[in-house]
Amino acid sequence: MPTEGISVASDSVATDTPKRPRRRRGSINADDILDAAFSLAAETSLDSLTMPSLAAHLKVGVTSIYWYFRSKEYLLDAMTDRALERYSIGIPFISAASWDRSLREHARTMRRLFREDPVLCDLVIMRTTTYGASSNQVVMERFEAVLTTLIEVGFRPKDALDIYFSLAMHTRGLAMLERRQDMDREAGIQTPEMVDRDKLPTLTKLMKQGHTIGFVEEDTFEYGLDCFIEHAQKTLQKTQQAAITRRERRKK
Amino acid sequence: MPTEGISVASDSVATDTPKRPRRRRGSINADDILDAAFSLAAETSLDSLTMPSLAAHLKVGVTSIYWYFRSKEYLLDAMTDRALERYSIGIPFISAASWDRSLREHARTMRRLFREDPVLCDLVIMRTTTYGASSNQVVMERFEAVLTTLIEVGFRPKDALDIYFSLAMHTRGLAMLERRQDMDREAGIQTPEMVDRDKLPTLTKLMKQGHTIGFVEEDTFEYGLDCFIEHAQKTLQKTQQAAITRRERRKK
DNA sequence: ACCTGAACACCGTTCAAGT
DNA sequence: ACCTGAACACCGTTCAAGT
Repeated sequence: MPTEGISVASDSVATDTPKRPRRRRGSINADDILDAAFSLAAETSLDSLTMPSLAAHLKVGVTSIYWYFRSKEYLLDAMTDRALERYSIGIPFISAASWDRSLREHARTMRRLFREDPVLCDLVIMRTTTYGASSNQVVMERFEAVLTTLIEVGFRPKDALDIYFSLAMHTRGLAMLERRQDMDREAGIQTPEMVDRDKLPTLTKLMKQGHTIGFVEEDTFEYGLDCFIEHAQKTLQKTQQAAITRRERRKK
Repeated sequence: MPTEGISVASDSVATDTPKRPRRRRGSINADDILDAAFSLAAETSLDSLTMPSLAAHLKVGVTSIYWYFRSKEYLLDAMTDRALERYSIGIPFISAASWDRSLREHARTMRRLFREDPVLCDLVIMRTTTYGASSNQVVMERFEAVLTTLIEVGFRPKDALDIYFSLAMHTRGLAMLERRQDMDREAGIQTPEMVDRDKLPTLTKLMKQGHTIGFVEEDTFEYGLDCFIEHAQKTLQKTQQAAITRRERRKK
């Protein structure tokens, strides 16, 4: 009496589909699923992460995932949350002593982390609306720390908010653009030819000089940083000057 | 001999599906399809524009669309092209006399057009990589005109590129964020509560003062414009000063 | 409590026709 | 030359079971 015969319908005939055995209870959990989702997305891309492919990667029935995440959206939310947290931790704090230099370094690190990890990029940039409106405690605490330092340096709260928001958006916007470019390049799409070069003398000339029209150049990121940081420095000077004037007027 | 009986299988029984009659040849064309696609997307959203829904809107068989656009991607490309062209035309040129003021107005119009038209926003921001790398002649000519004017004003070509690129990205990045916020709001998602307010004293205080942490405020856009335009003004001064110095040195 | 396959609605696309 | 339905592969999700 062969006990192997218990299984449902895999009879004597050559089973072309190897018929994965049923997993025992507790053999998967939410964290395993997230791990698998990240590793699979890293292998291919976030776009090609589907519930069936994830299930196959995990060697689980597709529907099993639904016991841990009620929909794909919830799964992606959980992935975003994890990605956002690890990303935040990797970004340095601001020092009050040299706020401008360290704010620059802060932004550069943000940029580097995005560029290094396409999945992070897709999750954070394509899915989250804003930098600060996260329900993630770690992200908020980092944000809080930066703002507090800037205010401590002497910025008015509103200015600190504007500065940080602009910087973050510049970084994210650029990362998004570069991510798209990479994707296009992978897909084999090349720069479209200009239809009528005769009408575009300036652009044609610039391209001959080696400029990649419409594409992100290496120093574009730093250019934006310059704009924001220099403006911030000027704002700080004004604010401090105003404070001094106010104090002196009170003396009299 | 009833000639009506020719049709395939719509017999005597109450046809619950009204069985749209076959369209005659030449009754649709690429432009009609694009019109319908835009009107349908405007009614709902670009995301919910599917080939079946578009066909129904046009009262055509789904596969008929494929005679004019070989895939949905090609259809979206055509839509993007049209949207981009109309959008470009709506944006004012730069005047050399008051380049800073008109560059500001230029960016403000870009922003307004995006905000007014969610479909344009989704097509242009979510689908195109960069501002200048378009194969669209009109878009390129506008870009050319702005650059030419800035160079005429006295900017070095590279500076003109950086300025315009930064400005465009700021505008697009903000438009994207605001678009997402609107979508979230429509979907009934509210600002997530901060998990542990005790650890976020600065943020809590700012929120009490009416700041919407992490969300775009009305003047954020103008703040970025200030940064970029002021930086540009300074750059121009330096460039012109350098040119004067060079000329005077040559005199001696 | 956890895992599963069958089944459903829906989408993009192909193909072999009809007119 | 243009329009069409049947059919396919694939996806996200539900449900009624299995263990």
